[in-house]
Amino acid sequence: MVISIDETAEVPIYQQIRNQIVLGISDGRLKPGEQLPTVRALAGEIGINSMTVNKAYALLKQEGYIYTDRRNGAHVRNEFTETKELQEKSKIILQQVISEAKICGITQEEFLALCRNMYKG
Amino acid sequence: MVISIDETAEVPIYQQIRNQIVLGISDGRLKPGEQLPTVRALAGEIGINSMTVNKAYALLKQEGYIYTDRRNGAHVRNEFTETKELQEKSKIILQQVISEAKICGITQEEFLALCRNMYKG
Amino acid sequence: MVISIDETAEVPIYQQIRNQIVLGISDGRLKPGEQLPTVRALAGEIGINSMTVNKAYALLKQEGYIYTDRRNGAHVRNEFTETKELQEKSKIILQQVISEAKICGITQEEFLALCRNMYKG
Amino acid sequence: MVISIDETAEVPIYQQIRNQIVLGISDGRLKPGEQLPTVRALAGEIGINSMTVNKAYALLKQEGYIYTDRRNGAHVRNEFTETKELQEKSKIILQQVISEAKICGITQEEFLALCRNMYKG
DNA sequence: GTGGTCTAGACCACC
DNA sequence: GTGGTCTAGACCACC
Repeated sequence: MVISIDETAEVPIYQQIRNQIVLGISDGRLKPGEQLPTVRALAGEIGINSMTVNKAYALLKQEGYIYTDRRNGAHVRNEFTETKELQEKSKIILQQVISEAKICGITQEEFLALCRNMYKG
Repeated sequence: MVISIDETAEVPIYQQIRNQIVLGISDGRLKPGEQLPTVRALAGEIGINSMTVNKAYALLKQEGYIYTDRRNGAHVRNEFTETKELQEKSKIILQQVISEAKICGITQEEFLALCRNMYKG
Repeated sequence: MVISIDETAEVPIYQQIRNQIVLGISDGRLKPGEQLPTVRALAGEIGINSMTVNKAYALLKQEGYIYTDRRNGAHVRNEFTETKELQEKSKIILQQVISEAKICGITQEEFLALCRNMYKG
Repeated sequence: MVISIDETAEVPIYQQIRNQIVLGISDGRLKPGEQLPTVRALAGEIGINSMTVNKAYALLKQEGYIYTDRRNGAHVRNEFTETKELQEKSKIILQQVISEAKICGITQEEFLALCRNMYKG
């Protein structure tokens, strides 16, 4: 899976890496148990410092998306605990996006269609 | 409309102000054309630096939610151009929320139900 | 509150800092809402790199013991959510300590007395 | 006694082996004088490098839980010197667990009840 | 070879 | 002035 960084974005690089890996897991480009590139390999590939990749992996690990060990590197988790509940933070973000959608004239049905589209991807 | 700030949140204060005003516009607590408090008044009310409020208003203006003129202060826009299109940034955020929803076992229908709920609010 | 680091210990420095601050909170040397030293100040005082203190604070923040913001520095949380439940990790550690206690001939009552003593402190 | 390793845990494998053997001794699954599997046998059974098992055994020997001789392999100690005193390291760990318990609202009596329960096991 | 820790030093966003 | 991010580079524990 290719990870591309937007150097100009306000989102920190380690967060961008985290986000893209979560996306990869959710859409199946990253399989359960699959090995991620090593910290150094990914850092080299993207052209950034390995501490930054380290931080991204530490975050993903803490959130339960991956596990790491010193023998075998980083791997996508095999089974995800189905909390069936969005994090509070994510709910607030979603409400915020919806408020913007409403203001720019997107109807509920149009918004749901957009979500359906994204759910497939 | 009361603006409440969470000092402990990671979201910058100017962003919190911006978010709450957008929410207020979308749910009708702020009417088209309605005058917003002056920068100084709002800063005093919240108990923060007025530069921070200034930054929030500048952002809202740049995003087209409000307009300002030197005599009459800041007002909610009268008519919103129905772009019918989310900002690129918001689409990315939405995709991110959806990816997390999928991973934690929320089905498409459950997610849509959540959105419908938020659309009403 | 004085933080003292054991350079020879196997426990990472950032973890030692975290541990001592949690101890300080639990025994009342650090009051709710109290300001912690700034990252740079603590780093200078201990004689270590500020990134290490940063990491300790980030961990404490993530665990909910403190909050940080760029205006006012780091503060002890005002109210702790009373989960009334040890983390799974801590339970395993406790079971391990108890197994060692049993082997070296410490009776249940002696162990409980030790715990009572530590609870007061 | 079956030794099970959690590859995803942060605790090093040699430490996990050491911990489980100490647990086994304390709850009687491993009898005084009982022979432990050979390094090679255990390594093969678990599916790890025998250097790792070696390290675990060396640690257990150094802590006085087992003894080894070249002909007969590793054995659980016959009689444990009742030091009646926890290792300094374990005391610190216990104090740490207690501090976390206090912060999350567990009362002294609740904590003692938990310990009593673990002492039986 | 792997991730984890730490340093010395820089720059940035927020306020 | 504050914490947060990032770099370049080193060394360490684990396996």
